[in-house]
Amino acid sequence: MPHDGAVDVPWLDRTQLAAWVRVAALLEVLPSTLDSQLRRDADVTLFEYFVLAMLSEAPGRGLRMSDLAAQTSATLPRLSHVVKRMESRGLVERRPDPDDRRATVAVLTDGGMARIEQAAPGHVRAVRAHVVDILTPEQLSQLTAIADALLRHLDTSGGMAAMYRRYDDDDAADDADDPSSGNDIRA
Amino acid sequence: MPHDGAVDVPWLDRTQLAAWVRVAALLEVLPSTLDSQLRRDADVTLFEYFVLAMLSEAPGRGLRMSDLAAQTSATLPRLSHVVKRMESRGLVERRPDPDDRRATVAVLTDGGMARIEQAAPGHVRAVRAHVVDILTPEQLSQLTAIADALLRHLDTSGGMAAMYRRYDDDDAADDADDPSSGNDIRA
DNA sequence: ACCCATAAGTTGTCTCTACAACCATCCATG
DNA sequence: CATGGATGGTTGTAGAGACAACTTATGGGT
Repeated sequence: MPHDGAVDVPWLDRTQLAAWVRVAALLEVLPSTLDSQLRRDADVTLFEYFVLAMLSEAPGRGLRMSDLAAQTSATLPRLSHVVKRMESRGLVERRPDPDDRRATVAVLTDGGMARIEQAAPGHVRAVRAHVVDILTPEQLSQLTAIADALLRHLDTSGGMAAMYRRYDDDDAADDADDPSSGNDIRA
Repeated sequence: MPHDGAVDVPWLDRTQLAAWVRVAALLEVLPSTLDSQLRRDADVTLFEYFVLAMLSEAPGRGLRMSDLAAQTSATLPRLSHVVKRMESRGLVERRPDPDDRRATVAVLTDGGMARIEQAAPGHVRAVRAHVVDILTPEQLSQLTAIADALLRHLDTSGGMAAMYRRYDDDDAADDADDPSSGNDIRA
């Protein structure tokens, strides 16, 4: 534990506990549900799907590893391993960045593009079936606000904020502490 | 699906996409955040914490594997592996169920009890810091309702439905949105 | 009493993730 | 124009999850 000793711990009350228990269960169940759907239908994991999705929308179908990591909420080591596997399956290519020889650019191949186009309908259907269509429009917008608040707080280091913020309706989002100036907000 | 027998391309509109992208990011970030906090502080994963929590509140500090699996939203194979590892670390014990010789009862050891008591304060602090205290009370109750709706749907449509069929002493097969459900984390 | 379908767990294997150590490059400064 | 610190990525390894195959036990039907 970080610090302090026998200080009174702020326990959760019933209401808070009810919320947390459900959220925790959801964190456990939802990813694996979507994961296995994608795996069966298109032989990609949910995370790989996001990698494909981000690349498919990037200019030139390519992104530097660190930008891609930020947009997919992943650590760089994890992304590196994943991209390597995806490369061996012909979904992406890695090439050195001419501008910065430390950097690597991951580029979507035609096969990768075909794969996400094949995977998308089923995935969207699953997201609808398990999430979007279950909630009322009002609940959906509540959920957006809630997730947004949580993410903003978790993102002390910033960076991945750009990923979801570009999917905003009209710009309802302006975060002053966004240091990701090197990122792309074009779209 | 809901209405409009459109089997074609049920794409998400901007609002829905905004919600889903945030939820997906949250699904990626929150578990690993809480996981690594628990690991550093008490050398248990989030999932193991839940196992300990469920057992610590069970009568006799023990539960059958399938009941434990249901309460932790896990599959039986996964739970079996986890419990085996936890047993090797002295946190739980496994003993055959005298009533049903197919069944195994996982029982919390004194060491396991000590471990969760050691882990709880830091974990609760983390849950507060990253989730509960970030949201308004109103948002928290909205979140409860939302998660509840999603879980109810996932449970009945998911593959683990079979595993929930068996509730012996506690027929809460349908505990709906009752916030005072018997599901407690140690808190 | 005997089958056979089903339930409860376990195990094996392969994939994926986390963490830390590591190498290479860039760049600001003297 | 060397050099120390930061930045961008990769890799090794060990731990954790997914899935399928398997074992043992239960229970209902005939």
